[in-house]
Amino acid sequence: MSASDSSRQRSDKNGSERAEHLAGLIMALARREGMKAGDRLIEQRLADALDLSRAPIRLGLKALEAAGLARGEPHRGFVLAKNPTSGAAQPALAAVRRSEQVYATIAGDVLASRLSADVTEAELMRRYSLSRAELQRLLDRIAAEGWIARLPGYGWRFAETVSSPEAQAQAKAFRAVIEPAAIMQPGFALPQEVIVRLRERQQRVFEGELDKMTIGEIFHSGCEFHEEIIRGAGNPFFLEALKRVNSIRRLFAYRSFADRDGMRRHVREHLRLLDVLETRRYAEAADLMTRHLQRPLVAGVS
Amino acid sequence: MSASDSSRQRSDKNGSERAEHLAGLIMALARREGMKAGDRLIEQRLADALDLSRAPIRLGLKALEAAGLARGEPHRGFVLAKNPTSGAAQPALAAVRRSEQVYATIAGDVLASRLSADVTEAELMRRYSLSRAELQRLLDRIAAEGWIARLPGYGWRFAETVSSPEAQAQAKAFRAVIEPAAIMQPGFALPQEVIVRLRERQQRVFEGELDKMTIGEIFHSGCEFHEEIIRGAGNPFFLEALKRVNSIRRLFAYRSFADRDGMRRHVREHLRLLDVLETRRYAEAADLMTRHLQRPLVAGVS
DNA sequence: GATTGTTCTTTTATGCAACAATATACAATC
DNA sequence: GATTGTATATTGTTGCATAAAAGAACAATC
Repeated sequence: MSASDSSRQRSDKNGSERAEHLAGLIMALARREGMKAGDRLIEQRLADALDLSRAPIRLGLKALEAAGLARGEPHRGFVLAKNPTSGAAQPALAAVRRSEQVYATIAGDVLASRLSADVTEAELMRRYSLSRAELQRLLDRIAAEGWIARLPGYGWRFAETVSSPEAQAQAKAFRAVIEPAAIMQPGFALPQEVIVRLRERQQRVFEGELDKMTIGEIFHSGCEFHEEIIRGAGNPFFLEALKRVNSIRRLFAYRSFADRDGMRRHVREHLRLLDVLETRRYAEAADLMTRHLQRPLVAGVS
Repeated sequence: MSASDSSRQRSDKNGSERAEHLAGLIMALARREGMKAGDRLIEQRLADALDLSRAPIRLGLKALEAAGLARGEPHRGFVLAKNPTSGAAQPALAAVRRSEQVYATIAGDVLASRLSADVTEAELMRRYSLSRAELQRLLDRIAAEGWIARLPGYGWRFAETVSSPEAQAQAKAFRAVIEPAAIMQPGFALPQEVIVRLRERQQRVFEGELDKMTIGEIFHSGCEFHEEIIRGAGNPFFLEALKRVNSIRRLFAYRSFADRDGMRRHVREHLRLLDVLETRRYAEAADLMTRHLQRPLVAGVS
């Protein structure tokens, strides 16, 4: 605990951690957009899509090149070198940010009750070897996700939402209320192109990608699906509520094991739901959604 | 904009602002607990109730004494000097915290679209004459309430939730879904003492206090009522979702005018709802709640 | 005409030291 | 035995200087 170990976070081995992170964002975007090897990576477009300016995008692109995932030539920009695949298959960008690891560790500690409900910042800094600034970012993020809150005096308190063992069932019950209800909202509508995109994506997953995906990715994909649908209600309160539930469910997801068969059935239900939505039979869709959500928990993934 | 105006926030006239704030918290607690003039104010008990330690409580008590709302004698602690009434009737504690004012100003500016959706911290610091630290606290709070979020790079973005004119109707639609559904949850139950407390409170409001309350207080009381009820579902996701909606509705509430008659009818409905809940006729209660929430907007207060 | 390369400005993060607020423990008093 | 008074330790905040990241404007290139 000497004062000398405080310049921990700078100068991580070779390349900047940030650049790799940015590279990851770009690849994730490319995958979402269904880009293929050979497609151009246009700086401004990426910047707009990621709500950043070109400067950080360039860093990311250079990191991608270093990782062999993109090729660049002077004055001609960058081009995807490989089809973007799931992160599991892209060890080149392995640099998981330190804060991510700590985040996961904390989540685990809370879930396992290795951490008391009330904690002080100093305690966390010591326990996880974080600088104050790092910790604060982390706490802000966790607070935004809703599973920790500042106490009036010193310290923070974890929400019972996370620590309680019933949380999973409660999340399910809540979703079973809001998701069908969202579909039944008067103005509900899902643009055709959204339906097409979602169907493509689910089909890809169904036809093989599933086995190559990590639990985290499978979970993420499921969340996205449901969030896109609830967005159709045009009411941000529904969407936001679902997002919050999902950000907490994600904590549990890390701990569940994948039941690939159950998952396959699950994805099939997604596809069926899309069919019904496409023909605007919303009552039927809501009903389907209700049953979809009431199915025995498939490894925590929906 | 010289460098010399930077020690703005310290040394606010006479007494510490914080102490007055604490005093306010204590009075609010006393009111919630239904304390009367002459009741003892026990430090440790207050500290526990407010999630603080005795040190800040003492500050608050001394401020209360200075304001003439409590009397203290050495080694004998403090005693309530007056029946706690609504804040409007307690000009002695008028000290509105500066951050509160700025908060309200920002809220107003966002609602009136005087502020663009994307802003940088520096911009806000200049515009509202805040130090970085002050601003950050504020942003954290607003972020926790869910109407602003960090952009990946520099700056923040206000949620469309707030700026859109339909937000009020959307909030209503969302509540109309979750509140009745919460009552219909399998394990729903409202402890008798909660019902009693809520009824007392609503009755007090109904029988006169209403006219002495500020809009903010009326709104707050309404939120508390609904939150206590949704809590009965025993599912924190319902409660949390409602709290978030309410924290955004509060922004609108500042701008609506009170329709005391409509409000009286509103409170009568609350009382009726309590009666039905008491006899555990939950289906009926849920139905009542649905209609309660669908009533033409009563000055934005429910 | 769109995109990339480069430069310059603005904005934010970080670590530190002094300071303020809160928590805790124990003695004093009722 | 409970509560208050007081001292001390712990924890968090603030402002500042410096460093880093991001944004914006414009020239160069395709």
